[in-house]
Amino acid sequence: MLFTTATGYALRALAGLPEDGSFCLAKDLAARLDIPGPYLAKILQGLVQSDLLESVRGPKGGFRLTRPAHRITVGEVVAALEGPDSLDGCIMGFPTCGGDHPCPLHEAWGAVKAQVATSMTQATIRDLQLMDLRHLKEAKDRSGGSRP
Amino acid sequence: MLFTTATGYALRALAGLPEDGSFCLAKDLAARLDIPGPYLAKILQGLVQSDLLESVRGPKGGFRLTRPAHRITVGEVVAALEGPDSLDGCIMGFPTCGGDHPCPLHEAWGAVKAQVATSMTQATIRDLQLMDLRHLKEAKDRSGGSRP
DNA sequence: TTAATTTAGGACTAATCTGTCCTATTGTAT
DNA sequence: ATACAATAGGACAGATTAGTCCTAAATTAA
Ligand code: SF4
Ligand code: SF4
Repeated sequence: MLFTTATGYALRALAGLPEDGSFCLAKDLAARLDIPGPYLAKILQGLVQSDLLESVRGPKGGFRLTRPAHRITVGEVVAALEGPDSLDGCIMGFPTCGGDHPCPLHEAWGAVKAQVATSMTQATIRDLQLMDLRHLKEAKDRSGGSRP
Repeated sequence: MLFTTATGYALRALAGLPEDGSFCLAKDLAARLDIPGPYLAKILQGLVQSDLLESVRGPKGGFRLTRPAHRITVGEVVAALEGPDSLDGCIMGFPTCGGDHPCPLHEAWGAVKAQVATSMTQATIRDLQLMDLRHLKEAKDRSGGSRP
């Protein structure tokens, strides 16, 4: 997979939050998305630090997006979870890439990198919302909707 | 990074082996490439299992490529280290991707995936050899060539 | 045959990632 | 005020990855 599980959880969570500005409980979100509750809570707290979410404590509290979903790019979320430089350096992990003497693969991998970066900055959470609902619906249909 | 460190080590090691069919000691290779020796040895042994390397024990032994470097693709190495399906499934880690209702990002990510796969099958160890020598030379020049 | 050298293989440790749990702190409702 | 509900935060446990170490087996050289 291209991202870590935590990043995937974050993307799913952001896509799963309501767009109407209402607050959503971490545990509800976790149950709905089938993500380990406490782990998701930690990830959401991190997203608050990254200013992608805001939270209030206590009853009626929860999390909500700080911006509309179509204004949050996948790249921002990835950067928040995996650092802003997760695509920097040699895509194959080689050390000390010399920009002056790139290997024959550098250009091809650079193109891959650029395409990933472009996709990440163009794709928004809004795009994922559509997918997420469909996926969840399918999973629900398959399982009968009850999970002990 | 797109691959694991072990995969990166494997690629570096394969690129660092001589092309003339002579055997190379694991520890020499490790020293030359600045990779932890025992760890590299394990990785090389795994590559023997995957039929990318052959080995002989004892003095005058070591490892060598089973095929010329230009006949070993990066994809083969990645498959040997990370499994043949490392690019399957949702590139963002979402579960239960329905092929019937792909999300708006599916096509873009699929293109990324395809480009990665294509690059991996077209790029060979031979391509990496050129790079590796240059990188090593640069590193050597910078450090003065002595490492205690 | 004996000794030295090197891979093979497994057990072990260290670090990171994933996930859980407990306690504070903050907010709401009574 | 009090009780309750939720996030904040840190300590903790498990799994996977990264890396080390030791012993056995194979090969060469003497
Ligand atoms: S030149 Fe080769 S080794 Fe260096 S970053 Fe580019 S692809 Fe990687
Ligand atoms: S449809 Fe969306 S969620 Fe499913 S695999 Fe494609 S990109 Fe991932």
